[in-house]
Amino acid sequence: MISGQLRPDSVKRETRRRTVEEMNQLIQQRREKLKKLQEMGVNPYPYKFDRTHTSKQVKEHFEELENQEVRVAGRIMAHRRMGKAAFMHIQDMDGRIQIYLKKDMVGDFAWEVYRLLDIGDIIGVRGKVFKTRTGEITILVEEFELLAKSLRPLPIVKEKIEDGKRVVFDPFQDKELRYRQRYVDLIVNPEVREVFIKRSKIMTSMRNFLNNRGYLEVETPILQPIYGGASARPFVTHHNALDMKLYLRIANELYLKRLIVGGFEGVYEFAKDFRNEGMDRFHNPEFTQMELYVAYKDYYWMMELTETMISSIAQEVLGTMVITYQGQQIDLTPPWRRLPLFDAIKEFAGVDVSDADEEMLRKIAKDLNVEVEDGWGSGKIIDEIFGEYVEPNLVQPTFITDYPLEMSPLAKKHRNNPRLVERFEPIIAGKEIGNAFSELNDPIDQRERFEAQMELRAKGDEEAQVLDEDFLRALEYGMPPTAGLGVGIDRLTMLLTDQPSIRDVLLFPHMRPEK
RNA sequence: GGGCCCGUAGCUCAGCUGGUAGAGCAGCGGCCUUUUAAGCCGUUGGUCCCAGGUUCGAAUCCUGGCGGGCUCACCA
Repeated sequence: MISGQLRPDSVKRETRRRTVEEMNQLIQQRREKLKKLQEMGVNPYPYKFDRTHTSKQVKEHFEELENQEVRVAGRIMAHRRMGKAAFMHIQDMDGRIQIYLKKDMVGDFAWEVYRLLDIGDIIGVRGKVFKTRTGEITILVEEFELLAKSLRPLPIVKEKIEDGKRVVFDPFQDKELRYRQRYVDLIVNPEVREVFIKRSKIMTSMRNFLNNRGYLEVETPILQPIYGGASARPFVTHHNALDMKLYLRIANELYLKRLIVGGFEGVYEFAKDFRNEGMDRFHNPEFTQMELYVAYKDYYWMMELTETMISSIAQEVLGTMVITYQGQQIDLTPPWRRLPLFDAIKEFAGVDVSDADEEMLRKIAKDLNVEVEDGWGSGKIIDEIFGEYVEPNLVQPTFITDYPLEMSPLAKKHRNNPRLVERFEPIIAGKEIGNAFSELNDPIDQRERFEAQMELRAKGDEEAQVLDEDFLRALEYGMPPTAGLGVGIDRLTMLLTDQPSIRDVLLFPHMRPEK
């Protein structure tokens, strides 16, 4: 027999947690009610309920539905008992509707069942639609059915409507609880639900935009033997059957470009990517990117597509191209400003770095009070100056273009300047929301770039990219000129829903394990 | 990882110049058949995040941990 000492801590903790919870009075009471209901012959978890309308439909079609019978289902969110009658609000996906229950209407047995209901229970009701004396559209219940007994108390939120606006009292706002128990957050905070409905609409809108242009949605590996397509550290896992190391993708770029080699002329993927790095307001270990590759196009063309796509998504989802993000008004109407990186630094930092070598750059950085590390190359230093002086100032949508070569091993050299690449990042509200280039399709150049990255890696840069021999082989077969784009879906959603943190646009943001 | 702040009832919070816990809402019991943050009367409920320490005595002070928020650094 396994001794107590060998039991995993998690099991012990779980046992203890349950014991503590079972002592919780509120849960105990609900379990008692559940038992009573079962003893009365009520199935607290029946199989289905046929509803005729949602709460919203009843309210919107009141004229036709007045005195008509409807069947509506939802979660009890408010309860006011008045002797032998009661008002409740039940909530469904569309909102809330009031129901009115009278003992003499439903009968003694149903009234006993009603007395065992709690806020949080899910019920279905049948009854006629009417308006109360105070003018609220309400269902006079003739019959109701318990659809799911709730055993845990909700963080109850009281609210009233004042001047047409919803005023909430003591809202459920503990961020940790809200993120850990998003289901509760969603029940109790309707504005949270709105954010995620918008997120879905944003993605649908983008997908339609791309499909309408004839691009093919594809799926590429998440488990990759060689990770590539971005500069970042990966999560590592192990495949047992093949006894090999696998990485969770940090990007899908190299796979999508293989598909361009294969003859698809426009491919895209909404990709969950994984990066083994710190977390903050703008970063979650797993995040979503839409990557798009289109053959025979360059980055100028991609800029137009980007501004058209983002602005039309805003128009479609929000009904306007002028948005407010954290108090700043932002106009997404195309065309967006195009600003080469060096010009931007000249404009905001007042220095010309276009001809500076690494040594000069270090001096410039020092003069600008930008901290740089010893191992950094000139591209990295420029990026740092940019991040410090320029980026926060770019509130209105701006394409920053033409990055230093060594920062972008997968981008094609600039047609007018071999030290630069044809790359742009759309920046809105001081944050990058994407990244794009004229894709490098010269296999020999690409090999050299990979080799340069491998040298950086050898020098200790853990984020330097890894040489992918199969990708090179693909390029050697020939890839047409191609424009590529990646858009951070989470950040775009933050922007379009005016949320300050990435965690507010992820249903289940990454958290440390509970206790 | 650094800095600042926070962790008390199911929820929102008070108590924190040390004397072992309180409010509102929710819950429970009672009155109330068009109320709506319903109301009125009564009432239950707490390993005060955890572990050490100081002290006659710790929710309160100290140390360490755990969890969270904001922020800086790195990145999308």
